[in-house]
Amino acid sequence: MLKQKVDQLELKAKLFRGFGDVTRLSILEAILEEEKTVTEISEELDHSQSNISNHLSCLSECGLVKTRREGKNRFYSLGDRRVAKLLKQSDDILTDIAEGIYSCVNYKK
Amino acid sequence: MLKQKVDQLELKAKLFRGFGDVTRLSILEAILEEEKTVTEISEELDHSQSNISNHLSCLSECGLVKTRREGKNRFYSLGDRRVAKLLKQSDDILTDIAEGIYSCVNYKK
DNA sequence: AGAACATATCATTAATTGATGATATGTTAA
DNA sequence: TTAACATATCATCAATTAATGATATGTTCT
Repeated sequence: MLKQKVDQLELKAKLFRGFGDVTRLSILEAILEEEKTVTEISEELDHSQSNISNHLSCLSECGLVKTRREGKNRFYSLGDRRVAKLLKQSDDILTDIAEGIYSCVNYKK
Repeated sequence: MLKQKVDQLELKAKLFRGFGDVTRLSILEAILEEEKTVTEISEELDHSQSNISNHLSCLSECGLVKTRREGKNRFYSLGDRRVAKLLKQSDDILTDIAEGIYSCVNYKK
């Protein structure tokens, strides 16, 4: 395979791994409608501040969320409306193949 | 969060992790147009037979690919046209946010 | 039945990733 | 400037995942 092609695939894999974690998906859902601060998100999801912050910086670096500072706070929101769209479409697929995924043994959770 | 909601998110995370690996993405691309055998795929991608077979059984369990037997061979193809669609859409997103993902440090590859 | 081929499975190891707690940085208000 | 708050970063540890080699299963052909 061409190196360029491999690079492209690695990018794509990274993109999907951004979505491939329950905590990150929860974060994305939490800010789907409205921007929120780190503290709000970590309280809502009941995870530690540092955990959420780490995931957010991951999502942020990858362009999946954007942030804006206001006073002491940092508000996070979706970086691109297509992120929401992609999430939505995965729902549709899930509806049909949920059973299979549920029983998929290759990933614990 | 509701337990049901969490389950839903775990399914979704699993789905995305199915796509979140270069080898699996390569496999999906390799069979995007036409069904192929395990041997064909492993030669094309230059990975061991067992590695490809393992990934295929993962993809298969999750309903992302389907298989049909013909003699000694097993032909694999995409399990759902929406899988292709999802891959296609990730391309569009990537076009815009590739820079960010490229420099994203949270995943090695 | 036995040989050759195609694929699947399994155990082990190596690499990657997520969570946590401690600490650092930056901001506001007294 | 100091205290209080909000967020980020870092090191460490635990858990998860991918790759490999060896072996097992299943199929075809002679």
